[in-house]
Amino acid sequence: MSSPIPNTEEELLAKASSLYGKRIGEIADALNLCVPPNQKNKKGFVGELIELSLGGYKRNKNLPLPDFENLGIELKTIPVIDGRPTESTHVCSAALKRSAGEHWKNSRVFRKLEKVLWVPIQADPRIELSQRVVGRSFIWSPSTEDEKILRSDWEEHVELITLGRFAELHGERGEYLQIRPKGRNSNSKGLSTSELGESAITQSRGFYLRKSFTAKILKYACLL
Amino acid sequence: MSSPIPNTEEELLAKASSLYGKRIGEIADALNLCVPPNQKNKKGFVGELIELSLGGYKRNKNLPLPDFENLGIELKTIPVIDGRPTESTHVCSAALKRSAGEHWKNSRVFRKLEKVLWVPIQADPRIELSQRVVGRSFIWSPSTEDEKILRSDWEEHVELITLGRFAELHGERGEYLQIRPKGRNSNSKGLSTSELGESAITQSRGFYLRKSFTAKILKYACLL
DNA sequence: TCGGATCCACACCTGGATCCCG
DNA sequence: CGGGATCCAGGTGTGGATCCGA
Repeated sequence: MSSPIPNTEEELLAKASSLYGKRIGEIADALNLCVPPNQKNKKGFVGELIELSLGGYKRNKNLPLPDFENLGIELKTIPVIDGRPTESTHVCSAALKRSAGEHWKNSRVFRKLEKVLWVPIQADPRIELSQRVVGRSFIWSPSTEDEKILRSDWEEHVELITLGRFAELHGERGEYLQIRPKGRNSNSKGLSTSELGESAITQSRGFYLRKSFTAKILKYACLL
Repeated sequence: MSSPIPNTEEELLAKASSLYGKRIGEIADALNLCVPPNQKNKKGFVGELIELSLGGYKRNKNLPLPDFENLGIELKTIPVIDGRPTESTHVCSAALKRSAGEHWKNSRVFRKLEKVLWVPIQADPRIELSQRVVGRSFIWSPSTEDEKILRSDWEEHVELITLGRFAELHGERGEYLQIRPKGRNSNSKGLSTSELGESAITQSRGFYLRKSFTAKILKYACLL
């Protein structure tokens, strides 16, 4: 049904590269999957398709571990038109229950972004989903300067969470990394705790990379 | 579909008392619910039926709050034959992820048992479920001595959890309060952490009141 | 008998993302 | 355009308990 787990970074990248130019429909056929007519009710379809195709078995679903744990690599598909991302990129959910003493280096955000396999996917809405093609994949890690800004953004968000100032958590904060609502819908609430240990019911949220940042990543990759 | 939320303890008790002598089938009819032929695949049916019937909307489902939060009262149905319970009584799940500094007075066990509305249910297996009748409900709180023993049992269990000695958590410990497996099945595992922050995968467990203890509660109530 | 095993419901949480209105 | 809203899958956790084999 799906491919074996790649054992090395080179193997994973080679597999991803072999998808270059292939259509979503072809890749789905090979796995005996049907392509939905559109992504409205199957928003995660392409991401899961590519992960299956590369041998990611979803073994680490719901765990704060990279998709390819043995390699320490996270897979991200990214919708692209003319070399530019059309959407921001979800990183992970934001834990509003504060566990004291979280640091950048062991945060979920850092662990997800430490090493990423980016797989660009054609996103032109005029093209039927099954006919869209896969672009050139590449492995990326944040530069020292990228990491500095990501960390600074992260710390700004986390501070607000720690202080229980949830109302100030909105999408306008953060240069590269923003925080936005995330959940089943706007009624999707979760239990949160402030620094004082008070409990509250708060809208669930997630961390996202801004398009402006992922655009930089894609552009740099093209120059390689 | 279901009754309004009772506003006072008296109102709640009066409602529960009005169920005295009624059959499960009658109560279910009034809520347009069907009674399953047996409880094997609907083990929680009676408990949920009575809760609905008393105006507990399940608002606090999955939260560590009493069923009737406004009154601080937890509802427990208890299967009875000849005035004696036929089963032990589930209290709450046992958190195997240790949060340091948990105390008896703010433990889930204490908060669940601080004040309980007991609703006895006829449990004779020779009588069809829909024909079984509701007994005399009563509100109970642990006596000083009860609480002393419950607390001592609780502390014994919690100490083992804190020390990560999960293998020693078995059903024979505890005079009134025992700890037993609880979950989908014996493969139902969860992440646990010891005091030292070690992680482990452990069988999920729950706290239960022994039959011998609930028998005492029922007997005392009959003398009132 | 009773300690271990099991059964259902359902909200929550995380991971996969894209949709859509002002 | 971008921040807020939404959609699916599926594991986990809690609450409601009773079943069952040695």
